[in-house]
Amino acid sequence: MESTITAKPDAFSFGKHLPEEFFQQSPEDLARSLVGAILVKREGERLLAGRIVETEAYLSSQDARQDASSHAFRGKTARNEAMFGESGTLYVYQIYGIHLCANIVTEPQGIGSAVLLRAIEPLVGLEIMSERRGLSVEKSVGKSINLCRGPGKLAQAFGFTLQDNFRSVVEESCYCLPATKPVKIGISARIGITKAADLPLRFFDAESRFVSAHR
DNA sequence: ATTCCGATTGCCT
DNA sequence: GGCAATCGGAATG
Repeated sequence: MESTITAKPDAFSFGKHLPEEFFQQSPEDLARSLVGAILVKREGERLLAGRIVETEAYLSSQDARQDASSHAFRGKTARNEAMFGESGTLYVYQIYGIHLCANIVTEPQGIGSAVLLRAIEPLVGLEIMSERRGLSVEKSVGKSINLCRGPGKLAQAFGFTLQDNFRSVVEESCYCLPATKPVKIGISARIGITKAADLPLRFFDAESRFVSAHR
């Protein structure tokens, strides 16, 4: 008789993942096309997955729109170096000395642009996410809404750390899968910034209740 | 060397 | 809706 130990193939398998070329788009194109995509993270036997519902584009210093809120605006520094890596590189940084923000680098190497992951609809690994978010089981019941709604929450729930800076989102332990259905995209100004605050570089699933804010 | 301040979150009134 | 937490990168002197 068959052992139940055999792992079943799951719907989130590595193989149909988005290739590195996919991430070479312009930051706003990538930000838009990542909405609806599935982020998958594998930590040994643990599987985390969620549907990206909100992103923001941060432009390179070469862009005529002068995105002063982009960390790359004044060129390469120690902090933002990962932004100048090849497309699909993870750029993780600490904000307010407390939280982390996870970005995916866009465009070819050396350009310096990225897409911030702002909100995700949790699909797999909600228990792990709840633990990491400091939510008791009771508190998290029916409240998956609070797990990944916001860049800091998302990074915490998915277990991103500064160790993940410079890592890739095109590898077996961390990758994206294409959207499984069409998405109605909403666009707005980015949230929480003071410079270049008028640029319409925030993209979100207009029909999702898992976005961090509306407008 | 010193100051300023943020791509946020959660708790308080 | 207001505001503290908390720290290092980046700007300023």
